[in-house]
Amino acid sequence: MSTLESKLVQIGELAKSLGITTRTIRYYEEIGLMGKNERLGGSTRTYNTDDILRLKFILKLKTMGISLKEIEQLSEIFDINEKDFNKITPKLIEILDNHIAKVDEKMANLSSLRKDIVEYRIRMTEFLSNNNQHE
Amino acid sequence: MSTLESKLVQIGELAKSLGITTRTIRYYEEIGLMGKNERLGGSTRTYNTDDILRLKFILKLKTMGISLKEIEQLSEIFDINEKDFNKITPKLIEILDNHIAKVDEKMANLSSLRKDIVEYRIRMTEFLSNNNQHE
DNA sequence: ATATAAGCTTACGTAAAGGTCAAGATATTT
DNA sequence: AAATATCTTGACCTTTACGTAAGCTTATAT
Repeated sequence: MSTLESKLVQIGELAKSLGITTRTIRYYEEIGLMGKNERLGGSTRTYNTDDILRLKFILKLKTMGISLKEIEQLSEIFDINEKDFNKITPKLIEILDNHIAKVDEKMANLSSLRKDIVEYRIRMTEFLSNNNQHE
Repeated sequence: MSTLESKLVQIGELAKSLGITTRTIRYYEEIGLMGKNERLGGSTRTYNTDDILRLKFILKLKTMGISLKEIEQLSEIFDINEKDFNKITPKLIEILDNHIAKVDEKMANLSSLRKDIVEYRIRMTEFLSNNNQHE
């Protein structure tokens, strides 16, 4: 299907162009994140534009703090339903929203903690100038 | 100093009251997060209110996504300079601000990604109804 | 007296995401 | 032909934050 005209790249070139190592790419294949692709002469991995898009997508999700396991869930849907993006995007958006919520929570905690710290410092300073008991 | 009137608790009770395991507490001691404390009869660990405050503090930082290693940096300052909270809070606030910045970045990435996804979906839908080339 | 509970240390196991090294096959350059 | 560069698989190493089991001591309950 896309085997005819799409230019194929090998693992080293691909890795370099994406700023990752070949090990990473092989690892993703190992855990089923990158579907089995064509091998040049039966041994050398080659990647077409679809493969590359998929890898870029994985990397992008990764930078968002989404774990490889979560990405795998999406990949499953990719594999089962390669052509129906209307089915994959809702799941994707669900995962993303989930993550956004988590991050929101962390943010809230962080800023609340920052407040605490400032108060803490004030109390401690007072405590030190007073000398003694707490709690 | 605080050995006289502060009520001492043992590791099991403390763990239960904080919803963690004894292993966790021993581990924190192992990596130097909880300074060596008093042992009842030379063997059984006992914790006073200071120790408990410290542990709670560690746990709070942890829920913020701050690694034990980072917390350790704070502990070092705690140990070196137990009494000067004016020295520790700046470092603490620095670490916190650092984290807040990271989280802010993730948030920005996430919402930007969410946008991308929506656009992606639109493009994919168009692509599918058109049938063919991309890139 | 004996069972149960809690504590102790030592030490190996685990998951995640690769890093690193070994040993071979191929391919290209000199 | 020999050296250099890439590719392959396989397998062990690393870090983080504990879990878990083994084997032993001490304290309380029956």
